Amino acid sequence: MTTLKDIAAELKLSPATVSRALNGFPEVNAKTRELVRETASRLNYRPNQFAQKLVSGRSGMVGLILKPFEATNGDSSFFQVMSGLSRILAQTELDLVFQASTDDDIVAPYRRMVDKKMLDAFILNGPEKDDPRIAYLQEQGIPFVVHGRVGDADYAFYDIDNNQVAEDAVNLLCDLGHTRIALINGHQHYSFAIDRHAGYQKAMQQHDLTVPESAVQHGPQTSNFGYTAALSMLSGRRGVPPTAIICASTAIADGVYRAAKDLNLSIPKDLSVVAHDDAVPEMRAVNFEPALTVTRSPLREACEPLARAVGKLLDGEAPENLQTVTPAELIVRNSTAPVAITGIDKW
Amino acid sequence: MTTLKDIAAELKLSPATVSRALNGFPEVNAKTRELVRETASRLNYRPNQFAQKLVSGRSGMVGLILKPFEATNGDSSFFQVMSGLSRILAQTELDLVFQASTDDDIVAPYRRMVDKKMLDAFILNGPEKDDPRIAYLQEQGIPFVVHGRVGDADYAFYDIDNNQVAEDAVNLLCDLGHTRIALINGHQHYSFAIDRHAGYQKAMQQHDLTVPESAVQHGPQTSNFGYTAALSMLSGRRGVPPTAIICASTAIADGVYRAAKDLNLSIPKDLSVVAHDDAVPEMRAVNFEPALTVTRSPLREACEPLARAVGKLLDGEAPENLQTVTPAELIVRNSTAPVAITGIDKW
DNA sequence: TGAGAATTTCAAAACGTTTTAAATTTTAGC
DNA sequence: GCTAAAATTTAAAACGTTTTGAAATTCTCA
Repeated sequence: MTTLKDIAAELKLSPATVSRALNGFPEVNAKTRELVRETASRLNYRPNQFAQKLVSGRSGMVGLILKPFEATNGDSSFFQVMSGLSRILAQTELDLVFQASTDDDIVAPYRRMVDKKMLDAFILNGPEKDDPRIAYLQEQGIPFVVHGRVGDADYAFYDIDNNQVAEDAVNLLCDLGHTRIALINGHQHYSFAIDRHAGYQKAMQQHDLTVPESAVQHGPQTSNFGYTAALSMLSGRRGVPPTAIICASTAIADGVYRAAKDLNLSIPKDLSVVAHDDAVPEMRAVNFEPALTVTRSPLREACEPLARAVGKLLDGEAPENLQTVTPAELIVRNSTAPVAITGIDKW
Repeated sequence: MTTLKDIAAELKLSPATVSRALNGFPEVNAKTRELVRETASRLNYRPNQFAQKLVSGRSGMVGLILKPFEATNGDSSFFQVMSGLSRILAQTELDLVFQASTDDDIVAPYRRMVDKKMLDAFILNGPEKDDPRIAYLQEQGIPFVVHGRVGDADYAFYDIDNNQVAEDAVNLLCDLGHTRIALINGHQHYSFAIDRHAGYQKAMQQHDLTVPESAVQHGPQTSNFGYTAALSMLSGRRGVPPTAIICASTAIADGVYRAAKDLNLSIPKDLSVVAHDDAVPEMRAVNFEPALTVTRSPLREACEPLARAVGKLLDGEAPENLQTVTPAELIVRNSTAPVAITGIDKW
């Protein structure tokens, strides 16, 4: 455990100069700097984090607090993002402190961390309407970045254009002649689901299509939910079935495929399917049979903007200047086709 | 940001006394202590973590470094464990620092963290034979606890009795008259898979049953792998099919069920299935149709022993005294039945 | 009442950095 | 060769705790 003083003693310099030399201050002689660097690496010097943090007042740590499993998507999306984040943050010597929140008090872990003054910033995910975590952090004046957003956000965020996602899907299906287009969406307290629902409604309206209540279902992003939701729609139990279904995720689409199979409906002949694709590895749209048409925006691409936003926030950038909305890419594959003539028209 | 000095000034005491009072040292007057506590809470005092850490030399942080997604199980097990860990560690004021390792150099993130001297201990998962991470940490003398173990481990670990798991499954099936028992296992570089394979071989031998090469397959813990593995076994393409299959996880069992269905085999009439059940929420053994017979040991139960072991390690307990092996519970449901008489006997 | 012990408090040092303000050395201009 | 300016280095203070060793206070009991 060599310290700054050891190096200073070795070279008969003051700790101040050594500190400056290592931290790249301009006012230190080039020769001295070289000498210091050399000795530091020879003595295998590593600065003491905590001494640095004590004097700088910054912790170099970012908090990521996730909701308990039951509330997450059930897919591995959070892990994708976490891994990417930790990697990118590490490049700027930031570390990721993880905590899981409990059901009862979603703000508690934030309070705990804020009280300990241990974190420079937070990264939030899955924002909800009137999210108490956001309110708390704003009130405390702690920097944070949100993955997702709610409405007209006045904080830093990275989000995909969920309105556009739904509109693109509807437009594609309409262009193929579909008029009865259903939506199997995520839980309706999530902002992404709200936005997609809004985009869907808007696009449907623009195409002069009515949307019966049975055409939209909200639920968890699982294959099973996709299956039961699709089954209830396609069986005709809840009115005239749709000719196309838009899914919130590939997992839901998987369930829709199973339901179609069980009902002897062929995709895309009898039913067109479009899903949003987060590009998580366990359920690849290209491997669907037939290959799945998607709006695609890989979750892992959120890592870099999120991490960068954290960095800029810590450098004093205003949250308002750190708001990113990314479009999704529409990839047409084989699960969508022109509507079959059935005699039954619009809803 | 009130400091210790502020409280001292307020009460006309020395910082030393205030520090002692708050940290419960015995030599401080009861009245004084009360007064100090009161003022501290009135002034909303929170000790500065980094000052404490600087002087104590301990960071109060534990590192959890996970392999990249592709190498993990694909299920949410790591998240289960992480969440539980962070919660329990928090009870003793320990925080969990997360990092994802990259493929190329699995030890790199450990080195980084050790160099930064930022962590008091590590928690490792998915140990492999001659795991370089373990070698590195032992060489550096950093405390660590492993979830799982390899062979005769000389470090702290928590593991389930994977030999027993496989033996129990084989024994059950043998008692039902099965003789052609196959194993669809996890990746063979994982210690749990090695142990289960060993237990399986041992039990088969004890029952005087031969094991053809085609009876064992190793692969990822996914439904798809279960499906293809089971299909290849049950189709007869690779020799006489088994009458029972032991699965490394419920996800694999799900694939086996699908394969059986596609081959028009009925469970348990034509095929018995036993799986190991980690009790992750997304694929519940009771919800299988028919309900799945399992050896069960909830992953989340690993959190507490792991966290406690970390605590004890930091208190100076020897790693050799912190080795826990837990048995799994055998739960017989409806996916296992006496073997049907087929005319073909042993392998 | 006073000696000695026990209890309680304190001043100062320590942890390992960074930063401020001042001091020293070097350079440049004449 | 002198002076002013520029470049480089330094001593000391600061960050907010804990700990050490000593000092002050209170108690006990003869």
